[in-house]
Amino acid sequence: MATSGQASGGRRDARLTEQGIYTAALRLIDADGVGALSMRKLAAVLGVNPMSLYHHVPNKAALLRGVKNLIAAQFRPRVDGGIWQEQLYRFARDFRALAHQHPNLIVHSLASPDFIEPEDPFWTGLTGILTRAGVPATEVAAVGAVLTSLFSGFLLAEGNGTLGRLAVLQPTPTAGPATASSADAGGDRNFTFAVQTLIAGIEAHLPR
Amino acid sequence: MATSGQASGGRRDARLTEQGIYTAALRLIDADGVGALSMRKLAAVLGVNPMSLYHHVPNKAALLRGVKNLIAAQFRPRVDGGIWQEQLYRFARDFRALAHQHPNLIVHSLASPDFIEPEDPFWTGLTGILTRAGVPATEVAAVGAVLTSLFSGFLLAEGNGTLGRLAVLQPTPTAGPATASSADAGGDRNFTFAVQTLIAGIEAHLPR
DNA sequence: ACCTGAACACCGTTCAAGT
DNA sequence: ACCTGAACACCGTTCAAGT
Repeated sequence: MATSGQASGGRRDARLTEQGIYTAALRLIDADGVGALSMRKLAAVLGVNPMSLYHHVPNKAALLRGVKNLIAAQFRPRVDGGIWQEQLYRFARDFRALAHQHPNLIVHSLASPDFIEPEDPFWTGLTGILTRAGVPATEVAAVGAVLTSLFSGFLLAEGNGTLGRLAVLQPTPTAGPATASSADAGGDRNFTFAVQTLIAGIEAHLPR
Repeated sequence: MATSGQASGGRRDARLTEQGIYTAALRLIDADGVGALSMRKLAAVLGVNPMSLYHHVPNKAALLRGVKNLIAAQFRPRVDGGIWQEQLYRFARDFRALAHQHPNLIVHSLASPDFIEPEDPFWTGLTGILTRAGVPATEVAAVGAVLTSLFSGFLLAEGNGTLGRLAVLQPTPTAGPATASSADAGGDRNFTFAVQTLIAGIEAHLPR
């Protein structure tokens, strides 16, 4: 029951709704990727004329933004408890879990501008942790922006497979890549190393 | 038919060349972005029938890959001189300079799989630096993969404007974003902080 | 060997018209 | 107010035919 959006006058199924359009689009994206989403296919899934969508969504870009906001609103980071390093680790883990739930959408969103908005719980949660860590107020935004960009790169590379592909390369080209049996463990190790790197960067940047 | 000269710079002459197709495509991408590139527009620029392109390039995906390889081959990292921290900083700076030369192409490539290939000078250069830094041979690939993903995220966010937008947010919402006069200095500061973070992560990961 | 025209199966979106 | 059909201006790609 996360979203407290509007819920005003929710008709029954028959009527076309902005929310209904977004959730149907999300289902298509989860199944086949953002590239396979089209206004016409979405209309077909909803059993409606393609042009009917334009009475609820101005265009395809707005549609994608709406779907993104639908799941961005689900992110409720827990930023309390423990020292700030633990808070940041938990924060990163929560966000990564969200990315794993909808990898197609997240990979697309991370690669495009305007994914993070200043009002998002993501940004307010992150800047809060940085402030409690002791980052000077004048530098919280810059530090948060850099950390966001770095971590987005990790999630993006993890989501599109680049990370897994490169991480198993053997130093000597004679041997092939390692077996995929330890892929999950390796992925978690990569994640831990990535977050430790970000934490080390913050620590090195704190005023002494 | 006179020309037997095969200097592959098929400009507007007559003969269509794979290289000529790639460079023309790169020009279009630099001007208007990857999204504005189409086989038909590219053919129009080359003064040729759209279908003629398919005799030299199998499809659009291969076209984009060819353009990417065209500029990936230009990256010749200088990995010698100084301690490994200096080598890594120089390496990152060189790669960032390449990204600034063709931002539209790089932003698109960073977001898609297969941008980094194991034979690329990028990967061999990076793994070489990590090895000299003392990263155990069994972990060079994983560490290099994570660092690549993190740094890609930085370049991506820098290229699509997300980084600059978030970095200037003020802690108190009352004040607007800072003036853009110091944008370049801020960008360089962000870059320095990003690379320092990566270095700190490596240092923390080195065997004691 | 290289190039081309016509055609197919798609797109997003506008607009005037229906109810 | 909401929905629709027809139409416009595009796509990538196949195929048979030209030279």
